[in-house]
Amino acid sequence: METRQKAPIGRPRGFDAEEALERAMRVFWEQGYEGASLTDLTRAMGITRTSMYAAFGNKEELFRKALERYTEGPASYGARALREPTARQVATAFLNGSVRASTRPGCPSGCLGVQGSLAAGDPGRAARDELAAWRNAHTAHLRDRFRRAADEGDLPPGSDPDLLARYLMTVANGIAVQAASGASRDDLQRVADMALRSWPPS
Amino acid sequence: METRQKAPIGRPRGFDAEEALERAMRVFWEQGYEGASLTDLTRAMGITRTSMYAAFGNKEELFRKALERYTEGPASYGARALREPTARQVATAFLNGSVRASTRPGCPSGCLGVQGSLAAGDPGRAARDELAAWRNAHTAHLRDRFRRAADEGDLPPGSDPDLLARYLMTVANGIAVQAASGASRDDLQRVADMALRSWPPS
DNA sequence: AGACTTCGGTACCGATCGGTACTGATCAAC
DNA sequence: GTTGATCAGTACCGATCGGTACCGAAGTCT
Repeated sequence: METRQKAPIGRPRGFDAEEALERAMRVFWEQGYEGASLTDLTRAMGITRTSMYAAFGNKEELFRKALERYTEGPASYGARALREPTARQVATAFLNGSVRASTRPGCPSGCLGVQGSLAAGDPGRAARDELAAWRNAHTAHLRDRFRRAADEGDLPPGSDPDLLARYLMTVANGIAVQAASGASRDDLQRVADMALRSWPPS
Repeated sequence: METRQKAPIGRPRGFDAEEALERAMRVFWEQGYEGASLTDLTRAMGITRTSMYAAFGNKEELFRKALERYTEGPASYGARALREPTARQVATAFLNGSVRASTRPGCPSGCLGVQGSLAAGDPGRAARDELAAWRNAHTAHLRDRFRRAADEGDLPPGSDPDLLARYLMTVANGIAVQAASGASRDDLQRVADMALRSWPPS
């Protein structure tokens, strides 16, 4: 017999939660956690405060879910880059993806993981810490990938996977800040290319 | 005859404006423009709201003056680096200074010019734009310096001063974000050293 | 002294913050 | 058709936001 499809009792939701989350993500991306008020958010999402609280919990949880969506959407280049066959290709794909994601037409300039919250007062401290953890987790993923590359002989002996990962993340973070400062995609692609010139030879 | 020392009429100020501005700068540095409330600021400055408004105008002007102080204080390595004799030394001094300023013990991690405001809602938009202009001005100073270096034959023919300047600023911005993520001074110094490996040969 | 100006402090302004109680309408299960 | 849960929406909560009016006290000038 087929698995019983869960039949939620009561009136079904009248809006698309995914679409609403996408809109919220954009607002956080553009205005940061503290700069995005519930009025801004719900107006962009096209729903009332009540519906938002019922569907997403509160502002903090909404931000967390928006960040998840960001990770799987605009920032999915990160996970994709890790699957490239060589360390150099990982690095290239990561920085190129960072340039493209930070300068995507129709999206806010920069990276939600950076400008969502770098410094904050008391109420925004949880979001700030979560973003710092998010960035560090991505750095750790790169590091693990480069450790494997070193084991496989894909990096010269003596290479420091930790340094390589942090270097890439530093450049990507800088690219995000530069995009928020108004730098163009072409400018930043040249910067990424230059940054890769110091990559260890394969 | 000596110039008449201006003799301000009325009761003289009872606090040190420079000291108060220094304290305000720290708060903006740590919590960002939007995250720093007047209560936070005046408490740290040790003065009342009234005194703050009389001495500095309003929150926006206080921020602008704090940024000036930051430029001449913690960020003075930027102007200092421009006076180095060779392009390579400029680049090295700039990145090393960025690492040190972003990880100074007893100061907030990172750079006020970055985390002061990257994304903001309506009320913080002026501060955000001012910081973007601040970063771009520093990039322009580097670019002008490298143009001169190219003219002087201090850079290989075909070098792109604009790219070199943007590259340095990108790495410095990334270093600031990484410092705010908890990276140590040693880690970031290694990143800076690696970034300089792609610098054109002198 | 007397005039004048700014001091530090309190108490308050309207607006907005994140979050919630309550409402009548709406839809599914029985 | 009845029951009951969730819907979207309004109106409101206390707290805090940036900013200001007003105060008596304190200090420097003529």
